[in-house]
Amino acid sequence: MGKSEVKYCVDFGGPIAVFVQIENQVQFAIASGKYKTGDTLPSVREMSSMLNVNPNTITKAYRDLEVMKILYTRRGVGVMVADRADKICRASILGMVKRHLRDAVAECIASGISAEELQKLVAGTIGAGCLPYQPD
Amino acid sequence: MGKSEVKYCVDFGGPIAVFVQIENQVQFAIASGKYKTGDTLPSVREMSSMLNVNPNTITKAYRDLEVMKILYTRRGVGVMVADRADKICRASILGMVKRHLRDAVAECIASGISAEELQKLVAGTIGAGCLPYQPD
Amino acid sequence: MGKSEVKYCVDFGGPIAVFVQIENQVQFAIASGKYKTGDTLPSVREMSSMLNVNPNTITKAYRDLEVMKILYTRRGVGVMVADRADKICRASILGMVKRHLRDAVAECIASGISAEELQKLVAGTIGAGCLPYQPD
Amino acid sequence: MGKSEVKYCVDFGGPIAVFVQIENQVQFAIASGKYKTGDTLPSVREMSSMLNVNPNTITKAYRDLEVMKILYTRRGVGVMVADRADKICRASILGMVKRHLRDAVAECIASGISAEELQKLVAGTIGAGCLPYQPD
DNA sequence: GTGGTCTAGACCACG
DNA sequence: GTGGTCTAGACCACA
Repeated sequence: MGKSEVKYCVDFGGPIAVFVQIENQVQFAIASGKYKTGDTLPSVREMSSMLNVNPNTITKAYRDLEVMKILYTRRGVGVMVADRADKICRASILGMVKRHLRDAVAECIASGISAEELQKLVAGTIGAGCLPYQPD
Repeated sequence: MGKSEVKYCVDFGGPIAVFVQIENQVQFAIASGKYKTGDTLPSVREMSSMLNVNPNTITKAYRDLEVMKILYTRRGVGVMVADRADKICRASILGMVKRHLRDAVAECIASGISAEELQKLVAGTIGAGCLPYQPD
Repeated sequence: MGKSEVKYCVDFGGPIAVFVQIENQVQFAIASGKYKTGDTLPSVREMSSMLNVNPNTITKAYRDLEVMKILYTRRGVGVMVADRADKICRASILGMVKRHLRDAVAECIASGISAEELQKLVAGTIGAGCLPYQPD
Repeated sequence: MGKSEVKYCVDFGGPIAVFVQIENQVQFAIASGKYKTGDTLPSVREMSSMLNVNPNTITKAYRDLEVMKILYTRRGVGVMVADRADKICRASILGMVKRHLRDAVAECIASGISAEELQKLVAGTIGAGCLPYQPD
């Protein structure tokens, strides 16, 4: 059936660059096993028209992930998931996510939020829904 | 003694725009009571030479804060702290900081970090040193 | 008894320069007969402390009105109302006021307000309270 | 034919700041339907060279309109007309224009112009030519 | 190509 | 002295 079960979406106008959003979503998809080593990603033009995004933006995202050894390109064939990409993605995501958490906590402390308050805020947030993408 | 007890500093080359850093520091200073309603901020030129930043950059920061009703300008006189600026600043800072925390926690959850692990990460971060500025 | 029955006020933060507001109020006062030829105006420092305005600003206003032959200065005595000042003021005010009316009407027309609508707006405004100063 | 049917012009040296003139003209263009929601405005550089105005000046005008929710920016793409911008513009223009009219009428009354005289003045002004820009 | 940021320096009105 | 405006030109991230 269909080409890919992975759903992509971008938030134009948000503070996060579109190419970063795409990179993160691809990484999340690989980390969670939606793509396996050797799988083919949506072609640049496919992804481009799907998301209404400039092809150059997709190219940039794929290129970045190639540099990170997460993807590789076979000319005339497409962009595929590299060997051990899942490990790389998990590590990359974990690093990013922990860094964001650390920064956010530091901000809270600097703003005068007490440790107890902070723990409550965190606990309160855990229940809410979360989108599988976002940031650097 | 000196003109102002508030200390400003900027990180050139960092990912955060200089004018944003200044806006945040002013907001923190007001939120923490270092400036009161009616106080005059360092003049554009004064701040400019203090931080080795172009006057236009200071002007931009001051204007943004004026739009947020935190500062107001008296022509030929200077820039002063508006009424209720402290409340606005506190709300602004708190909103930003909580939003960042929420996003970071959401990312962690989406990345498969467990609630216990998360709490440990937060607790471990609280001990680290934090600079009293730099958000968004 | 007191020195002057004329009430002055300034709107800092408004779009109209303080010295212009003072000039207009003096002109209105003279045009309406509150000051007669030969009357002494509040001294610069008196006016300055009354309005919490920089003395230079008062000086500038008086100087402008002197150029317009509305006031004249007697060194060591004060600033007094010149001969025929009332006529000059009435003409000056009338000119200014008509110019403003013309501009405002032109704007309305340019904004697509119909002639009937405009006449209604004008009629509706006539009832409201008006402050005896403002402009240019 | 050309890229845009909207004609822009600026009066250097006039009392109205160039960036304000541009803001007003854009607002008039949107209010009159010359731009629709989603339309792209002339790029900063395009507008800049069209009007012989510094790019920074255009940027300032566009940013102000962005704050007013009339425009929004897509990085690397351009500046476009926001949703409901037409309503905002019409309200903004109408408010400004009515305020000016109200102030002008108030001045007239305060200057001793009678209601009949005032109506005659207004009627007499309606005939004159008006440029479709220039407020505040 | 787009806009975002920053610098350097000018001139102005205002106080 | 203050801020407001504008110019000229640079470098950057993004699409």
